[in-house]
Amino acid sequence: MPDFIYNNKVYYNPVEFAMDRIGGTWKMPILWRLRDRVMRYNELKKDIPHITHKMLTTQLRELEEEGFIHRQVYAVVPPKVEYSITQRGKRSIEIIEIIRNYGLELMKEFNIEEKKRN
Amino acid sequence: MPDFIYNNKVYYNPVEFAMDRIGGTWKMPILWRLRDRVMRYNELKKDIPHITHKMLTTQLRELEEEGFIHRQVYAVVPPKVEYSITQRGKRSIEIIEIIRNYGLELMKEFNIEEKKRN
DNA sequence: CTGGATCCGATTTGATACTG
DNA sequence: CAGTATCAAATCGGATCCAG
Repeated sequence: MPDFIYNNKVYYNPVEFAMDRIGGTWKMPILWRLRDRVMRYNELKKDIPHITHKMLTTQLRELEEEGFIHRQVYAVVPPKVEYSITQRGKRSIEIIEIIRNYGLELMKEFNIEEKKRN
Repeated sequence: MPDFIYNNKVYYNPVEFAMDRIGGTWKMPILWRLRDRVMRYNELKKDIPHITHKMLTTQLRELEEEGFIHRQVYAVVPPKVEYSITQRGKRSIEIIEIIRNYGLELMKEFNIEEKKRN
């Protein structure tokens, strides 16, 4: 007896629905970077460590389709595409900040040592 | 945000770390149900729709190992095992409530009807 | 520069059988 | 009652190639 369906997927509770919208490995890092500025595809690509081409494009597509970010295409050669955050996306930032701070809190409890990048 | 490692897995940010601790499809529903009462394995199994035996056991194991819940075994026949929330788990409930409310908010925006369960 | 499409291995999950 | 073990199915993600 499902709770509700969205996009051909069955959800059992609101938490699951929220996390499918802004969860996963990459959506929050993307939204976080767009929180106060407009960025082009390659800027995001360079700024988010380890994300692959495929994951960045698919995640951007989903975030756009669900109204968290806006995609502005400029008819120039070579192509120029700018991504910016929407009102809905800004609201999600509040939640992301809370989760992020909680993550930092947990990291302390777990005595996580940071590993330096090369 | 530098990378770090926990349990042989590389993390790129605190959000990802937090969601690996209490995220996924089932951990929040489990924690949520234990927020104000002690429950036995079969109680949880019956109360969480669609969760499989395997997923419930593995998720309970992980939550226990990471200190979010406590597992109390009684040496009786047939076996009796009670799960309860810990201090760390209680803290997570605050975060879960925020995400849950945000989920409800999003559901309204997406015109999804909430059913009476959960 | 941006991004779609495809192949394919890795990871996750479900179904089922078995146990003290 | 509360698990473990095992195998197969489904899903996910990375690498690669093609295109306007």
